[in-house]
Amino acid sequence: MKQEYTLQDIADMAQVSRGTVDRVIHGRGKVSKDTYKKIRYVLDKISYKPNMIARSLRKGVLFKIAVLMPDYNYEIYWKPAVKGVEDAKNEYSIFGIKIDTFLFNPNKFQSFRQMYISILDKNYSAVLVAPFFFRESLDFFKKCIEIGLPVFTFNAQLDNECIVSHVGQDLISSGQTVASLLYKIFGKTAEFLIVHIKENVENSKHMQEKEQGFRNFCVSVGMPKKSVHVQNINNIKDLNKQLLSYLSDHPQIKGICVSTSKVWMVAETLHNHSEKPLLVGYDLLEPNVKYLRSGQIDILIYQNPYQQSSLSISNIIDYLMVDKKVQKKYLLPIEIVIKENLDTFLG
Amino acid sequence: MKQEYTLQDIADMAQVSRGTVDRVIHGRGKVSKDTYKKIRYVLDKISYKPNMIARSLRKGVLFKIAVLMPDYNYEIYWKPAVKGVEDAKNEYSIFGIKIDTFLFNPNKFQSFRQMYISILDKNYSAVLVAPFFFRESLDFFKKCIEIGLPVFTFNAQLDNECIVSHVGQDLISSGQTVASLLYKIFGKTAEFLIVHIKENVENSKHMQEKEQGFRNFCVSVGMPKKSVHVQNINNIKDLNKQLLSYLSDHPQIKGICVSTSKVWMVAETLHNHSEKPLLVGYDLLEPNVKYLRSGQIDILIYQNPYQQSSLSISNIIDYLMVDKKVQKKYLLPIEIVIKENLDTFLG
DNA sequence: TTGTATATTGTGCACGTGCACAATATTTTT
DNA sequence: AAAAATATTGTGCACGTGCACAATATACAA
Repeated sequence: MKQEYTLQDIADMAQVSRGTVDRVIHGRGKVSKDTYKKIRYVLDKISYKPNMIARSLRKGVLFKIAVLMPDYNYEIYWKPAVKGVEDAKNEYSIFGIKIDTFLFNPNKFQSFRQMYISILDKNYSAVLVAPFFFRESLDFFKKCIEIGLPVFTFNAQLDNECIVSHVGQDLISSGQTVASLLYKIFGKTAEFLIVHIKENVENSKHMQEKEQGFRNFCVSVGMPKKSVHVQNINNIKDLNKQLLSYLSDHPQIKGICVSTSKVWMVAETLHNHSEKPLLVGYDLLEPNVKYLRSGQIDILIYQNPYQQSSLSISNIIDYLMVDKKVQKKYLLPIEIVIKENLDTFLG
Repeated sequence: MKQEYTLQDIADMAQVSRGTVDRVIHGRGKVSKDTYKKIRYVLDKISYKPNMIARSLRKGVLFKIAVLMPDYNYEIYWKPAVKGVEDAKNEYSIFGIKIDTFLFNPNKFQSFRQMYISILDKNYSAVLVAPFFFRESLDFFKKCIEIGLPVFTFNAQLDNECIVSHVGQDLISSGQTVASLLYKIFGKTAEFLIVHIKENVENSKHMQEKEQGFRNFCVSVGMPKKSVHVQNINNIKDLNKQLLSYLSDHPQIKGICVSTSKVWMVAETLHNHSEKPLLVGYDLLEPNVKYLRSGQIDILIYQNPYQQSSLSISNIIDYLMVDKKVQKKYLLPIEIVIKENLDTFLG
C-alpha cells in the first residue's frame, strides 16, 4: 500500500538527477530557483522519508546524542538514571546512534559549566540534560538556541523555548498521594508532620511542591490547617535533637512524611522511639530499601530514574529518526512502594 | 579500540573469498572440510558480529516477529498490550523489523489454534505469545520446538523448554500487597472478604495465587485464619444478591478485595450500601477508573499490560540482534493506584 | 565569435551484506 | 587420458544514501 520513495524516484519525478535532489534535501545550495521549486514540490507531495538504514550504512554514525547529568559517585540517586542511558547506548549503537555521557559534580556548578562547554562544539544532534543547576542550565539553553541544538530535559523541570520534550515527575500529585495514604490509614482527625531536610538550595523547589500537594489534599478532605506540621532541618547534625524534641512536644502526630530521599536518616533517628509514627519518604536508595524491609520505613514514593532517562532517550530517537511528534511533557507514574511489592521494583 | 570486522576481513584472514565466508556463516553447505575449519577458527577467534545495518539494507526485512494475543474487542483488558505492540512496530520498522499481530478470540480456543497454525509456516524469527489457553499453548510450543522457533511469553506464565524469556506478573506478591494495605488501614483485628468472579476457567489459577498471597500475609502478621472470607461468584447474575446477603450476615467485614478486573461490578453492587467496606481490585479498565475517581473503588492494583508487551518486544529484539543474554523471567512492578496518582498512570 | 570564469547539474563510488552466477578444482565415467 | 559430471570457490551486482568530482550550461569579458 504505502510505497517508500527513493532519491532516484524523486529525481525521476522532478526530471532532474539524484545529486540535485540530494542537494535540495540537505540544503547545500548550488541549485537554481526553478529546479529547487520543482523538487520541493515533489518532496512535499510525497512527504519523503529518507531510508535511515542506507543513510546509517553510508555515514557510519547516524546521530550523536550528548547526555549531561550528575555523577552518581557524588549522589547515588542518579545511578539508575545513568544505567538507563547506558542500556540505551548498547541497544541503539548497532543502529548507528552514538550516545556520550557527561557526568558533572552536583556540588560544583563549575563542573556543570565546564561540561556543557565541551558539549557545544562537538556538533551533537541533540542533548539530554538533567537541569540540576538553575542559572547555569539557562545559560546553557541560550547557547543551544544559538547553534540550533535541540534540548531534552528530564527529572527537574525548567521551561524554555528550546526544550523539545521533558520527562519528569509530578511532585504535587506525589504530595497528594502521600497525604491520601496517611488519611486512609488514620482518618481526618489525625495530625501529620512534614520534614524537609535541606542540603543544597536546588532541591528546595521540589520540597515546596511536595508540601503543597500534601496540604492541598488535607484541605480538600476538610482537615484543619493545623493538622499539618512542618519541620525544616537545615543542618543534619540537628536532626536528632530537633526531631525528637518536636515529637515529644507533639505526641499526637501519627505520620511523618520526609520530602526527600534522606528519609533513612529519620528512620535512624526514630530507631528506638516508642510508638513510632508511620514513616513515609522518597526514592529507593539502598538505606531506604533496607529500612523499608525491616519495617522502620513504611512507605516509599518512587519515580523511577531509570525509566526517566531511558524514556528520554527513546523520545530523542523518535524525534530524530521518524518525524514523530513527541509530547512536550511526559510525567512518570508515581509508584507507591511498600515492603510487599518492593522486590518487583528492584528488578 | 574495538574494531568491527567485515566479511572481507575474515576472508583475508582465512585466505579464502568473501562468498565462502558467507556460506559458512549461513551454513548453506558447499564448503570443503578444510576451509570450513579454517573459517570457523577465525570466526570464533574474533567473535564476528554481522553489521545489521548492511544486512538490513540488503534484505529489506531483517526479522519477522509474530505476536499472538487476545483480541481486545472481546476483552478490553488487552487493549494497552496491543498498543504496546503497535508502538514497538512503528519504532522498529525503520530498522527492518517487521511485527505481525495475530489477535484471537479469548472465548474460543479454536480461534487460538487457527491463528497459531497460520503462524507456523510463515518462517518468523521469533514469536511472542500470551498463553491464554493452557492446553493449546502447550501444543503450539511443541510445534515451535519442532521448527526451532524461539518462543517468548508474557502475561500468563507457562513453563516450557522452548520459552526463551517471560515477562509477567507476580500474583502472589500482588495478593500480599493488597493484604498489607488493608492491614495498614484497619489493623490486625479486622476481617476481609475476597471475591472471585469467575467467567472462564483460564483465570482461576490467577485468582488462586492472589488469594494465596493475601492469606500468606495475614498469617505472617498473626491474624486468625477466619478473618479472611471468600466468596465465589460463578454466575454474574447472582452477584448482587449473593454479595449483599453475605455482607449483611457479616457486617464486621472492613475491606473487600476483588481478584479480577471485574471489581467495577462490585462497586455497582455496593453503590448505595450504607457503611461501604473499602474496595480493592485489579486493573485500570475504564469503569474501574471511573469508580476510582468517584471514590466507589478505593485502590486498584495494576501490572501495566502496555509495559508487559513492549518490554517483551524489546527482549526479542535484543535476543535476535545482539546476542545479549535475556533473562528467563521479568516481573513487572506491582503498582498501587489510588485517586491521587491515577492520572500519572493513564499517560 | 571565441575564450574564460562561474553557476548549475549529472555520475561514480563506497558503506557491508546476501545471493545469483561465473570460474575453477576435483572426481567420475567412458 | 580425455571428456563429462560434480564439488568447491570466487566475483559482480544491488540495496539507498552522501559526497567528491566530472560534465555541462550559462554569464561575462576580450
